[in-house]
Amino acid sequence: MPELPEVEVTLRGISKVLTQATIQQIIVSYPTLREPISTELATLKNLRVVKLERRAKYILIHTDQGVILLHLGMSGHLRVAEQTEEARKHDHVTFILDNGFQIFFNDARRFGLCVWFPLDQDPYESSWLKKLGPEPLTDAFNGEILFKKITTRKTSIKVLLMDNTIVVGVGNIYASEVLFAAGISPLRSGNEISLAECNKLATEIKRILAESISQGGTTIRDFSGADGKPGYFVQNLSVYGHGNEPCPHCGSMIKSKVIGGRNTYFCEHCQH
DNA sequence: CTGAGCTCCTGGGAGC
DNA sequence: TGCTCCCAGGAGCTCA
Repeated sequence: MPELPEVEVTLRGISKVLTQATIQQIIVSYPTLREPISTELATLKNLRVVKLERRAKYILIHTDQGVILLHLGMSGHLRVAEQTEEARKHDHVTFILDNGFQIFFNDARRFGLCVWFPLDQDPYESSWLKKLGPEPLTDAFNGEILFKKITTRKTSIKVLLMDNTIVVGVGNIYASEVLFAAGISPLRSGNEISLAECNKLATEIKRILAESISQGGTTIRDFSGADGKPGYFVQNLSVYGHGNEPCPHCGSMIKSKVIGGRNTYFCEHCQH
């Protein structure tokens, strides 16, 4: 499932067909994801796409009539196809474009989101976007900001990195990878992390997310970009999914442990 | 407010 | 080949 790089790759994929396009019609095939799919979507006609945007792991399609807010959840993906192609299992929403293409929103586990905001409603004021922390790849995020937000917290640093009120876009895979790259144990609590270590963490978050985007994201199980191609960053994962294999730095065995309810991978020798 | 744990849902892979 | 069990990239909710 997508973390920030996978969402960014998806956005770039759909922008190839959506920029300058008009969405003629939207077919809603399954009414309920995490929230019900906005039923108004099925009644709309000829939405001219004005701007495409990513905020955290959300995709916003701005049109002349309002905004479509998408979230891919754990298993969602968007697929660009010719209009002759039939919908597949779990294609819950279909966007029919005026240029011969269509986009399927497929989400087997239905943890995703597809919500309509007419022009008089601001999606940024919605509960989904309002409380989000800074974007990691912008100047709005740095080590000092991270330090301020976590220095009073007793929660483990791994869980804090995944808290999207602190910084958005870091999910379970990249939390393990970032901590490994920074040499910091996922078990330490926020109030034990120094400013210098926060600077290191912020640097590694930016570096790893940007590298992953450039390689098409990480495909573990079922992620693929809008063109159906998998991401190749999985080859660059140092620890995630490599439990009981040798650490790429020191050769000692990589540990896995459930932290914050999810499996976490780290090297006890390299991370302190 | 904080932290810990549970929950939504389906499918793929491992193990028998 | 087929069954059962466990696990999965998110994030909101409840409870102490």
